[in-house]
Amino acid sequence: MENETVSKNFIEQIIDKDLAEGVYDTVHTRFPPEPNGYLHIGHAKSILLNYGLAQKYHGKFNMRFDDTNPTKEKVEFVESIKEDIKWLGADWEDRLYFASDYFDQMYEGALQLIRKGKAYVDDLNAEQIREYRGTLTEPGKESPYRNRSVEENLKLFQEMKDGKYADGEKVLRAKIDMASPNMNMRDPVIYRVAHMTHHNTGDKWCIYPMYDFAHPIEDAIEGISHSICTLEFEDHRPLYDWVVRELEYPHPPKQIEFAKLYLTNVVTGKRYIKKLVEEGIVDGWDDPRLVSIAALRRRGFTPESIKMFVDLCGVSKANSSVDYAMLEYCIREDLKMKRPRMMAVLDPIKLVIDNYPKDQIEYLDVANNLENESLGHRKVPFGKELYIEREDFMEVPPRKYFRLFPGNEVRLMHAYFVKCESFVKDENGNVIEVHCTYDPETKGGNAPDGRKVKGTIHWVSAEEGKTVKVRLYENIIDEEKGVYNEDGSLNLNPNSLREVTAVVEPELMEAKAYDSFQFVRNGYFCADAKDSTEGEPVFNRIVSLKSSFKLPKA
RNA sequence: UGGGCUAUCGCCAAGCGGUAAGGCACAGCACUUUGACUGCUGCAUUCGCUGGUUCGAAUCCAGCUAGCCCAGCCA
Repeated sequence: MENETVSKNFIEQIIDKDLAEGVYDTVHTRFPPEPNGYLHIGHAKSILLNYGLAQKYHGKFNMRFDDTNPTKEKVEFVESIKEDIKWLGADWEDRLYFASDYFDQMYEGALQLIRKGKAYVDDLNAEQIREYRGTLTEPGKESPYRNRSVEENLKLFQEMKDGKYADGEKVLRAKIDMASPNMNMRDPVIYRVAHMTHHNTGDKWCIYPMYDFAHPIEDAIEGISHSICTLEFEDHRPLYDWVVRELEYPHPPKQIEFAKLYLTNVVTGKRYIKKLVEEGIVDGWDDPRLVSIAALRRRGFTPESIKMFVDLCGVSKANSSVDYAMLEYCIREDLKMKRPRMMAVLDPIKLVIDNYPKDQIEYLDVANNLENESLGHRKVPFGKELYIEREDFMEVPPRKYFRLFPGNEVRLMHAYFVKCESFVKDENGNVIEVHCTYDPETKGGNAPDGRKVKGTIHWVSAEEGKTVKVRLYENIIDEEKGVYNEDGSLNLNPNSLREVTAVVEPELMEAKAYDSFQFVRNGYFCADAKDSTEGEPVFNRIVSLKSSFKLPKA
């Protein structure tokens, strides 16, 4: 029942060791996104990992925007990111920081490097720098400006800061090793000129630090112990260590890398999502078919289910792609005991109870969740005419079909036993109405004489039931054919969105945005937060229920 | 012979020299006021490959193979 992982992941093992050896006294982590887009399920792993570690070790967790490149960042992203992280439940308390708040200290750090002869102003342009850098197999060569005097570098860097140079005219570079087999160590650029208004610092600066220089400083200033990032930064670790060493931070943070979370059959690439949004294939970055945090929320996923998911996925350094079924398992698992099971008919056909009084309506007492009494009870209207699922009646039943067919008796869930007597077809031969008789003695769904029925079906009163729009979402990627076509375009699933008009219990009209329910035999649904209006909810299907009954092929 | 990293069931993932955890998925049975849920059962003689060390190797060593990352004044 419990999925507690007994063993510790590799990061916890590193932390245990650091703590035991006294390398750090406490654990201090952070989540440092650049505010250049919306968060998705992959970020959730990092957020929950960092926050979870801080909690587990009674340490601290910081929220920090890594906003060192004004060309890509926007305030609206800052707001959406904060909202998503709060929703996930990661609490940064009063520690909300911006890398841009440290620009003064970073500038000082750059000065310090220049004075130590560890950084220089380079006049080479971008293209020349690339040429001088060499290739993966050939060493680079040193810039002619590499050996300027400290004084000259100081003066030039000051002028860069003062706006004397145009974008790209000069850069500050760390003086390390142009022959290093690690490209990141071939005198990386650490400051560039960019005459641009920054969302936080406005026009105060026209030079901005590069990630490799800024990030270790941000971590060190905040007293981060373990700076957790993804695998592609492994090659940057020597540079990270170089920066904190040259700047002589007393208790330098340690960078640890883990593998990103990939999910099968979902679109995560920003350029693809952007295209889907622009072409109107999805209705925005929070379209329920996407896996942004906002989309998952809108689809009905709970923070708990996402926490469970990332916990189940584990943390390692092996690139992998987690089966989408695991995500579905988590939301089913989270919701099944804590949300009501409501009756809704997605593909209605009329059921008439011939021996039920014509204008009578009774309000049956129904448990919200048979397995969780604490969810209480509700009243559900019942009458002579009901709607049942089209698939719950068959004129000629296959073997092992337990539902309604001529002569068979089934239970209407929470109501009465009914026996199918006849049915009506339209001119095309389609069944449009099923007739039955009910046994008044079986109210509540049990027969006093002890007789059993094999099948139980759900229903909604034809008179009192309400019609609502229900959207049945599937993955936007065609699972059969894979994610991409041969030409590199996405393989879209034509059935990723189907909309049906369903008949539901009147109580469901009260559903508020993000309220989730189990629709008996039809899966888990959530009231849409964008399109629902007061008294007129629209439901999104989160995930379908597993159904082991398959009609035998003819 | 550029550097770095990774490789354990269809998918994640434990394992850290003592003889392959767990979850998802899947299959079967039982139970059931829906065939869901729940419960039980099954599911790697084998750890990318080949050698070596050892009484003993997924774990140590050597060599190979495959995949991912790096040549932004992005993060």
